[in-house]
Amino acid sequence: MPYTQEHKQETRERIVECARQLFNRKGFNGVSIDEIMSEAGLTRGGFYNHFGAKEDLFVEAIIAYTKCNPADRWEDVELDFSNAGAKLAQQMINAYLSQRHLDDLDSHCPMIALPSDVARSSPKVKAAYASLIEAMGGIFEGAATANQQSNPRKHSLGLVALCVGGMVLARMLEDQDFANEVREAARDMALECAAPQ
Amino acid sequence: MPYTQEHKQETRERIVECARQLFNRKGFNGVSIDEIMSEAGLTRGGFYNHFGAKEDLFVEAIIAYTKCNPADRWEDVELDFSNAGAKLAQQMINAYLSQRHLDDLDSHCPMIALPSDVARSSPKVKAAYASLIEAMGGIFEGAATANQQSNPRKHSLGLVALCVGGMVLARMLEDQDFANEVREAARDMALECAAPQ
DNA sequence: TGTACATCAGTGAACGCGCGTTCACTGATGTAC
DNA sequence: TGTACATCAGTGAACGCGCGTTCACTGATGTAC
Repeated sequence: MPYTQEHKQETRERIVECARQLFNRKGFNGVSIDEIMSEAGLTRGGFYNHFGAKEDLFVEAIIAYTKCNPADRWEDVELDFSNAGAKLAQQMINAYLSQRHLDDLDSHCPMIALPSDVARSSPKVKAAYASLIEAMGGIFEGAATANQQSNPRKHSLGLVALCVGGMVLARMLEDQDFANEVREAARDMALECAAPQ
Repeated sequence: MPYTQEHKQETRERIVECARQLFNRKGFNGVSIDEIMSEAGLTRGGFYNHFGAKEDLFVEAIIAYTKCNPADRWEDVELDFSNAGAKLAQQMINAYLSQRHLDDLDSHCPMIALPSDVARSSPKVKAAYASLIEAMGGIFEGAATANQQSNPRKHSLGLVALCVGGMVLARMLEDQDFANEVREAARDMALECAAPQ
């Protein structure tokens, strides 16, 4: 057996990681397989040793994002999971709707980067996104429960919508001042909604 | 002068209208010029009598949406513009975050249909979107002012983010029940935020 | 009123490019002896 | 330890298709006489 299993696995992971960043930055159609493979230090042809089709890689790239711990995503924001109450929700909101997160084109949440790509994609891709929503909602839901919200799940999904919506709009805007205004408006409304009753 | 000015103008408008619907449904890359022209009862080649490039048409299509009266968009919802207070905001929220609006793939708000297409598009396209946000925010702002919100503009932009976010997420989801759950969560949170103090 | 003409909206074939995918081949590496 | 071999990750040329764009041409229509 030439080349170890690990070797192949590492290469595959490198491709997925490059793809994740490039898709995030440029969208599904905006990136070619050539580009992804070059970025990973490989050539076009080898792609199909690892994946069946471009869309398979798209699914993997989103799943790769889903898998990493939320705390890894916004490094300098200390999410305190020991605190299941309003504090955690606030930290999450501040991190998600931060300037830093907005500017991090390579690694910001794919719900911000790829909303319409996903809306028109395969069920597999959509399923990966659904679990992203669930994951983010889960964090808010824990906080809302501790907070004695009357309907924690509903409340948490509303917050997810507000966070994602604020960032999606901000990314659309050319005018940075307007973008930040929208981002901060969404952030402050979310903080208000998440505040203890 | 063969063919009247009106003739050309009508043809042009027909192309824009077909394009608006098709882009909304399938995204910028998902629609070919061929497809748009066929839909308008014409052939490929004539396109460049009317537009310089595909992206020019994209801009026009978004502007076409911007121009039409909000009341036209959600026909059976009676937006009452004589009432500048909380009632109007509530009507708007109920209409925007309605099942009907979500299902109207041809004509629902392009902020829902095309978020990432626009985020990676030209400044002209982005400018058209910015005015959509301003327009929608303006309606909420009037309501918030009448409502004596402390910061009407900020409050209104938060509501826009929540409305758009709820619909963007709902459109991503395969599972209709989950989609509706998210849509309703966003709607109810928006209604609560927009309620008189 | 009728006819010749000029204009230009519309046609459809063709071009060229990018890109997803395929495929025959290469060569680095682990294994067997 | 050294050598022949087998495997398969990786290479890069080629294919085929779709699509944006161009262009020479057509023919419907308004105008001039």
